[in-house]
Order: sequence, then structure tokens, then C-alpha cells
Amino acid sequence: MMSMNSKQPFSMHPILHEPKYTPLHSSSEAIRRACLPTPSLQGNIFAGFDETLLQRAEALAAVDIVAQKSHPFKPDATYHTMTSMTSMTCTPTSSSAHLHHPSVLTSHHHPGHHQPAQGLEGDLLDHLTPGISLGGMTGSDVCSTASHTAHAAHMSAINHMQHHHHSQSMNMHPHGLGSHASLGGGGDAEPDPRELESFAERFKQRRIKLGVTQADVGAALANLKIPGVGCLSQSTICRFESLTLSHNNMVALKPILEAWLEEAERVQREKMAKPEIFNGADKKRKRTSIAAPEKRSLEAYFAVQPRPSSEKIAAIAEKLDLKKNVVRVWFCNQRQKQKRMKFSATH
DNA sequence: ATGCATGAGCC
DNA sequence: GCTCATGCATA
Repeated sequence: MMSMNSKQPFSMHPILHEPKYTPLHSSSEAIRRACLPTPSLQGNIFAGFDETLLQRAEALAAVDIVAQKSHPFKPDATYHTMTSMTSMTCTPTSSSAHLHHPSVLTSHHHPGHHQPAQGLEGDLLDHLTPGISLGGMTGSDVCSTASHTAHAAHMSAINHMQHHHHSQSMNMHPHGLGSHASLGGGGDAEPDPRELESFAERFKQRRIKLGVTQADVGAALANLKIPGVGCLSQSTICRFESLTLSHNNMVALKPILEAWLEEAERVQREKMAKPEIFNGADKKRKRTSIAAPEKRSLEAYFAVQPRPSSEKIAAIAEKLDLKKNVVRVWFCNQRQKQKRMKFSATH
């Protein structure tokens, strides 16, 4: 049910692997699957294994799982256990410690679009994402359009750096709760799971307060112009907020989202301070609605004279107690409408 | 919010 | 073939 990404193997934290428990693929696989929400498959999974191996794998799984739960440094497990893990004991995502380079985020952006369901937050977004207003392609410039190739290249570079620290196989973990500066001079910081968790929570609350959707955030990231950081999908923002990303991914994303949040709130403060500046351009116009009776009158007039003179319009406006411009525009729209109707009728 | 897919780098 | 970050599509 939730975060268990079938693909994301939840790798055990290196530190948890004691030498004698050689993390064989089979065993970790077993553990992983055991955590999958598809118990029905479990039986088959080991069908070919010999009893002993199976038992051993299960035993190991139990041990490791317990270890995870209680191990204060276990990053992945932490999120869920601390938050709202329902039934799973294992974590959805990975974990081995990699160097987290912010660039890890560089998105992939397929030529896709962002969640259509989510609306854009006009003002704020416009300021944070200047491009979006331009044909709604902001994101695209930076992300979508570039799509695979370019992006892929980018990602590669990033991942490259990440993996360079043979961290995958080695055992250095990111979260040095405090003193664990595992990385020799690494500098990367304090991947304190709790901090991440609370940040994610605060992030969501503040985002909502700003009236910005997850998709908006993802798209707006590109406007931060942080080197190596493009936009992200709604999915990713959602996963960040729900802590369903890998620890490393969370760590990498945090500073970026933090930057966005600050910028967004700064812009909002600005708007509060001097709203005038933001008015003209993006102020929503009010749409007049003409009541039925008036509309009927207008239609009657239109039937007689689709192109009334200025004087005639003024007279009609006065009679119906509408603004002259409203009446004028109504006639314009009516003529257009009629044209469209004619067109669709013939074609 | 999340199941499934893709693609890069690694082994 | 595997891990991982990320996205698309959809419930």
C-alpha cells in the first residue's frame, strides 16, 4: 500500500550487515519480497530453493528487520517507522550511502506534462517560474523540452559522481547522527532522519499555505537556477513530502526544496508589502454576468440589428442598466458566436 | 497518492 | 542483471 515501490529494493544499510551475514542477493531479495505487499507470491518465490536456504533467508530477514527497526541510524526505515508506516517493516527505497550531491536531483523530464489535475498558482508561480506564463512552457524549456538526451546526460554526470564513492558496496552511511562523519572529510552533513522528517512536514504545510501544488513546486524548481537542478514531477514532490523517497534522495532534495520555499515565501512577502507591483499583469479580471431577462432583450435587439451603432448601444445599455462597454462587448461576442455557429453548421 | 516503467551507471 | 532517481498514468 503505500510507498513500497516494487522496484525499489530496499537495500539494507551497509552498517547493518555484519560480516557473517553475507548479504547475498538471494537473502536480500528474499527480505525485500517478504516486505512486498504481495504475500501471495512469497511461496513461489522460494519454490526452487532448498529448505535450508529458505529458512536461513527468512531468519536473516527477521534479524535484519529487527535491526532496522531498532537501529537509530537506519535512515530508510526511519522515515516510515517514524511517520505512518502501516504494515511494512521494510522500507521502500534504498539506502546505501552514496554521496549525495544535490545534482542528484537533476531531473529527467520527459516530454511529458505535469499533472493536469493540479492548477497553477498564478501569481506566485509566475514570479517563481517566469517561463510558465509564456505559453505555459516554462518547465519545458528547462525540463521537458530538453527531455531525455540532454537530461540523461546531465543525470549521468550526477549519478556518476554519486557512485564514485564506492559507497554502494562500502559502508559509509550518510546519516551520522551527530558524530558519524563517516565520509572521510566528506562534508556532507547531517542526514539526520528526524530533521528530514520534520522538514518534509513543514515543507508541506508551508507549501499549502502558499497555495502552491506539488506540481507547481516541481515546475518552479527550474526557476531557482540552481546549477544542475531542473524541474521535478508532482510525483517526486509528493514522495518527498510523504518521505517515500530513499534517504539519499531525500537528503539531496532537501536543500533544493528549502531554497524554493524560501524564495516563494520571500516573493509572497513582497506581494504583501507592495501589492501594486503585482497587480496589473496578473490580476484576475472579473467576469460580468448578464442576467437572463437582459440577455433576452439583447438577443432581441441583436436579431434586429447585429451591428448597432454606438448611439444605439448606449441607448440599449441605459435601458437595461448595463455598462455601455458591456453591451458593446456582448454584441461583439454574439457576432463571433454566430460566426462559429455558422461555421460548425457548414463543416 | 502510487503502480509500473525507463534509463543511467555499476558490477 | 541490479540499484536508484524519476516520471507517466491512473486510481
